[in-house]
Amino acid sequence: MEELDRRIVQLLARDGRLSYTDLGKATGLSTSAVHQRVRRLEERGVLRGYRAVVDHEAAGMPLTALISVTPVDPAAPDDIPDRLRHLTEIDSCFSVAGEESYVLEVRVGTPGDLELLLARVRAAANVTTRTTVVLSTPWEDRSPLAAGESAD
Amino acid sequence: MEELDRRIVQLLARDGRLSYTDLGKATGLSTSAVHQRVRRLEERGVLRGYRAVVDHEAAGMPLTALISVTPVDPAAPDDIPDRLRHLTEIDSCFSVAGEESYVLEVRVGTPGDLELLLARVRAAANVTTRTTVVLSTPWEDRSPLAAGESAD
DNA sequence: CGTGAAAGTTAGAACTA
DNA sequence: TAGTTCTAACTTTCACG
Repeated sequence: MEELDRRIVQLLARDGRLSYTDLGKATGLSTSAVHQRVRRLEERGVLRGYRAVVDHEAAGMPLTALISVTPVDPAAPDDIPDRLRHLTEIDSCFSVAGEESYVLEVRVGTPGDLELLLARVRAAANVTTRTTVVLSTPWEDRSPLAAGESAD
Repeated sequence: MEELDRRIVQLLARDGRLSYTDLGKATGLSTSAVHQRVRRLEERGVLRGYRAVVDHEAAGMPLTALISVTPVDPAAPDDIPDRLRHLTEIDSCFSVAGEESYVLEVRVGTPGDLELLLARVRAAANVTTRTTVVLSTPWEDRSPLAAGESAD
């Protein structure tokens, strides 16, 4: 990926609503040159979409937790993600190397909701859980491509 | 938060580039009524911004890991997030309840980059680390407000 | 990659319930 | 306070050089 593309991706990661006009000014390209590059980045799958960043507290989901998940029956076929996908409180699902099989990042309203969610996770996927409650989030979802130098 | 606002937030969380015209069609409001509500949601901090979703693999940062962090000196004042903020590979930083003090979600290019990053984390914050490598990500960053109904 | 024009979108003023 | 319509300015999109 070129330097210019990297810069465009970085700018859009920080502000997904930047107009092509502004992106052009920031990169020194014309509006349609930027437009073309953005379309190519979208087609290539580098830019996978655009999202509003929601404040979970303001939106009534103030409690975040990380749930580590271990299958009860290690011999059973592992379709755990499929069994959990309908639980909309699960923000992210990571398959991990380590003692446990998966780590879930979940968002709920109250401790009571968390308790209910844990029960549903265990029932849906036949797993045991180990839960780490998040007390505060100094920061989150920072631009992943933040640097253009140290990656490779 | 009202039902209409919830719907708007949900739609924008899924597609942050929806036009007010389309949001209006989806909610049954006029363009400028939606516009007004979105501005209010932005002012109230419910909508904190807009981001492009970057494919980390395509962007050259294919390795994700979760790093649990414990201070070496529990008596020292805890300014760990401040000491780590400059490390751009750290996507999110959670302060957690449990054996460890923080969990970091990081994104790097190679195992070698991860090794380097761990050294920098330990040096910058005077901490020990326990690292869990992410093997795959069945899904990530799903709309947090996903339901307006089934949460409780 | 740039230009320019048509179609579509945003922002805000004036007005209404 | 929350909504509508109207309109000017801006943005996106696309054919062409």
